[in-house]
Amino acid sequence: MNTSAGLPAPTKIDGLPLGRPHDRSSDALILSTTVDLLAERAYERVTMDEVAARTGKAKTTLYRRWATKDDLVIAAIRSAGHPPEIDHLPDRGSLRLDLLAVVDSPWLGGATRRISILRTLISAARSSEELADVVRAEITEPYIEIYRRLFDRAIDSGEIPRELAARVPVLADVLPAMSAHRLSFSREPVERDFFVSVIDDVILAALGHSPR
Amino acid sequence: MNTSAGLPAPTKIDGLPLGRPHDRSSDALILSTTVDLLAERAYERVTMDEVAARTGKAKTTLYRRWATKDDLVIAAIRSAGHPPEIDHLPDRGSLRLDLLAVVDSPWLGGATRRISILRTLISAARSSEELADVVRAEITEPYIEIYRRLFDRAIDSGEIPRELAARVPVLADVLPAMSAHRLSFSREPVERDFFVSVIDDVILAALGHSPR
DNA sequence: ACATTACGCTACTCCTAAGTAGCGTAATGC
DNA sequence: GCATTACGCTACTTAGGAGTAGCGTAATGT
Repeated sequence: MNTSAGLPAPTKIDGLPLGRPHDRSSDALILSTTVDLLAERAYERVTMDEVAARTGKAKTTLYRRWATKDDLVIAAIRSAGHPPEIDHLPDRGSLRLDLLAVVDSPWLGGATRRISILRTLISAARSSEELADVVRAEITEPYIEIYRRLFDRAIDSGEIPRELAARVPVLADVLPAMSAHRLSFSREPVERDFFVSVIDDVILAALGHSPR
Repeated sequence: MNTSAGLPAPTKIDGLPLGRPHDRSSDALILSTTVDLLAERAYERVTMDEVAARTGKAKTTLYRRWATKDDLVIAAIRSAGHPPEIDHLPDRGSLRLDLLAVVDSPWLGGATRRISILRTLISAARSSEELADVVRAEITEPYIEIYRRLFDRAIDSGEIPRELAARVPVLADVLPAMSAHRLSFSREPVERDFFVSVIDDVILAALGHSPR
């Protein structure tokens, strides 16, 4: 029966695995479907069964790749990458237009969907430290960084007086915070007017721009 | 056996109910314990069993008064009343001090606890329309109203130029929104410096006050 | 004392959703 | 064809938490 001395059966040849290959393309489908659900529902109602049903995959297949629901969600967040603006800072000629460009970014399906996702993740983050860290690192921090850099640039270009630099750190939080809060209290999509008003009446106003 | 024609047995005399009276004092205990839990945990983890255990009451007793968990939570919210500032608008001599007075209000245990509760309710509101309405009516709207009135008063007194009145509606949302968002991303209590910075660097700045 | 109502307790039922077991089948490389 | 790995399917187990049933006991008014 060769119980003790036999060499292990070869499972690879030349370092390449044998047998049917892992279907990487379906990973992308699963992850993006997960993001869809995060945009639609509260976290507790995003179920593995639903992900399986929508993707046409078997639930067991999901668990073969991600050990838990949290793991799947974390992978889904990571798969979305960073906001593209962090690599290509918008430069529309004025701080106001740059801020609007960030708001109007199509990343994650546009402002409304993006904020819906963020909202779901924020409340889920309360029950999972790890998830909280990922959300912070992948979404929140990048956005703060983007806004911070836009403000800094506007200071360097003289569009904003340098004495107001102390206000930048708080102001970098204003848009995400107000958007998320707004969405929490109305079913309807957040209208663009709202973003414009936050930019004009809060952010730019606090940076010394004259009344619109 | 008197099955058909008997009068119903009297359950009241002179309109007063018979028997052991409903223990109203324990209602208050149950409701405040519920609020405690809302301040500590995410909504899904606030359980009827825990409320029962903490109050020393039986779970069946809870269900004799409130039909569902949502009902209990709604009653708990209502039992907290309104922010006291809506009846006695602070008047500390400047808009800045008035805003700080609202932030420093001991209502619901002070700023940190109050925001914790709000945070729990905001995410719970996503799954229950009724709860969302109650939170809006009992907490969110009153606060917006308070801030709006403070701003209006500052305009009337000349502390703030009347041309900036258009900014008031958005600004009335800034403190609650930023506080909730801040709490979502840090375990630690929100430091008072944060509130001060929001007031000075965002709100007052947007209302034309000179750099601090 | 007696009827009446409130409360506590134990032990349920019910449901939902996470996560698993086992087997049959499909796709690949040799 | 053969070994090997991936996938789908059905059917489970588990776990937690909402909500209930039934009974015994405590508190009240008459």
